[in-house]
Amino acid sequence: MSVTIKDIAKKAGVSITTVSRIMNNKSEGIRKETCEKVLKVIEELNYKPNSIARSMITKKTNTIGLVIPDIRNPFFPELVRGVEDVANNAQYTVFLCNTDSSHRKETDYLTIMKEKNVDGIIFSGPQETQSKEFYQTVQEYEIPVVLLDRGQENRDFGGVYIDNEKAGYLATKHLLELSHRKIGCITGPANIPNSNERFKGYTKALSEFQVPIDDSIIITGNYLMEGGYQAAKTLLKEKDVTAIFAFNDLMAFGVYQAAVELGINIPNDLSVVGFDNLTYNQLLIPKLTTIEQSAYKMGEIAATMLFDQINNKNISKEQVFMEPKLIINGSTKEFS
Amino acid sequence: MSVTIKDIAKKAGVSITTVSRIMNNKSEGIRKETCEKVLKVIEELNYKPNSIARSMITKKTNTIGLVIPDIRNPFFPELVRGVEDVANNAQYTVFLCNTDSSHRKETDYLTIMKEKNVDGIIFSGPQETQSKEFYQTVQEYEIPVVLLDRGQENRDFGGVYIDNEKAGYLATKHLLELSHRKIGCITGPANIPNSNERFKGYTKALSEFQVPIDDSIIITGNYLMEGGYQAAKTLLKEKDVTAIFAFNDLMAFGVYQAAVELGINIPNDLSVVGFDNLTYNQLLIPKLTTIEQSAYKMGEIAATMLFDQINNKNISKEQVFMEPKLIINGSTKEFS
DNA sequence: TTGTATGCGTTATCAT
DNA sequence: ATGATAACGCATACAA
Repeated sequence: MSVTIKDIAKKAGVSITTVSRIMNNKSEGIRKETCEKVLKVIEELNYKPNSIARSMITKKTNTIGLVIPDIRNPFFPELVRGVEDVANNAQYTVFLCNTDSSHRKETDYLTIMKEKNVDGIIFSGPQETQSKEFYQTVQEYEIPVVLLDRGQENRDFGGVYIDNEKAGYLATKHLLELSHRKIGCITGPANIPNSNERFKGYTKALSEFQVPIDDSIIITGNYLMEGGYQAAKTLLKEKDVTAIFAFNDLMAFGVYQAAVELGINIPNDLSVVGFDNLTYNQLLIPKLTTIEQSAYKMGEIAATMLFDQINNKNISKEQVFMEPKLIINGSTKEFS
Repeated sequence: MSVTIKDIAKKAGVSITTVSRIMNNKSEGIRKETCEKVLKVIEELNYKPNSIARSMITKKTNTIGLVIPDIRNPFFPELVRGVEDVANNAQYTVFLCNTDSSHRKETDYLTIMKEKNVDGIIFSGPQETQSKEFYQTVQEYEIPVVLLDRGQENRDFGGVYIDNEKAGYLATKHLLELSHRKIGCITGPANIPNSNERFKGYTKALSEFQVPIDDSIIITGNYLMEGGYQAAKTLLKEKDVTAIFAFNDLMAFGVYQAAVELGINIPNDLSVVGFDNLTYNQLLIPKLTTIEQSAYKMGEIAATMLFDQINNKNISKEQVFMEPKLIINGSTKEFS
């Protein structure tokens, strides 16, 4: 059996109130001797307060939920770490919840977070089609929520995103300025809003350069390496694109593999632009031209926003859009 | 204010005991009508039981702590996911704790896990030098613990590891069989047991082939890409090794970068063996010969062992050693 | 400066 | 088949 506040009180010969006060640094009106005596007993018995019992009274658990699609997607570890560092600093602990973007898992975890009385939730990923139900549930639960990276189409919650449309625009424009005109596009899964936004940027840039949009070189991807590989094979074998814009680095990595396999040289025969600027980009030869998203920073900002809501009890709907940055590396080259 | 069991009881016109019974599927001795009536109210009010209050009584939180060095190290996402999948299946939620292998953070998180009354802890990383204190604390806390990937030198706890010595042996032997004799070695940080074990395997293989151990081509690394890069620069510029065994893939990736920079061709001028078989291995040209650790599976096994301890209240000290597997790819070649 | 008593939302024990 | 009540470990209003 664990040692409780009662044990301390008894052994120190004081009331539990006194012990409680000392534990919570409310020792103002307490005699020095008493304080020392109690502290000594606490030390001796190595007493750790039961935060569960404390939560029952205070209605605070010092715990937040972090709900993401999949930690194995290399975009998320950085983001998670940014959240955790801020949380840890604020004396909070983080529940990690992987949903695989499954509606069931998202809902399940939401319920669990409610039941576990987390003080707030950072959520990355609710699908557009399921948004209404999601938002209804969250609001009913009355838990502060900050959306992260995905969910920008919903203005009912605070969130941190990058400006996906602008990012898509910058990437495409870069290729256009290098005289590419047949620019293949490997998008994210259908109906993923951030993919849609990136696609808007793609079409906007094409329009500006008066390049007609060719549906046959636009392929719906899945944000996975394998998906990029498959899409690239189609684009490179059946269509003769001179450039490919993949909506994330993982798929761009797949493009590299397809290129190697087909004996196509990057960047001489094919220019490639990715999205994320993952660390592993450094492994590629040539390095990938890509859009930088500072995932760690996004995590930090989201967590900071959440704690602001928690501490000040103000439900904020502020939406922060990070400025995307084009990182030009060796995978893009003037078309001639 | 959230809706509680009292609200349900009142609205349904029954006692809270009845509601509780129904919530916990102890509805054996309850009339069908009553049951339906209560269920309906629960549905109507969207009642979710407060698991905090429940934990106070049951002494179970259905929560485990997962303590790792850093989720950004690409070895860990797989491992974390393995743990989470098993946990989620068993109706458990996971606290993710990054320690950066810092003694202070490890201790802090241990205390926090105790305070939060987790039902068990999966711990990856306690430093050898700090083990005694760690193990004392854990045992005092009386929380089931399973060690994961790091900590194999301690037989007081159950754990899941790979057979690091054998792995080191296999990797080195492979190079020796390819006629390499000047085999540089980039280890993990000093005093990290798994690195020491791998090193044992390295020396064992060398001995078997009667190759003397040359301290000048053994460099202490840090398990990071940058560290591998620096070490490789030294090895390649000042010593003329024909092969390098890096104690993890991340450092091997650094070796690739150094080689590119120095105009050294892999595998023609230099053979490289890594350790981990990270997914990103596929991006390298040539692909890296390496040791496979199935991190996901290790996570699964560790979690399963932990739940076994939790459910059966048997403190097991079983140590599972996964069989390492040498994956031969294009980065190693016969020396001539 | 310190202590008593109440209550947080459940489950469990014992009645009825 | 159902209910009243104690208990879990703590924080807090109020008392002394």
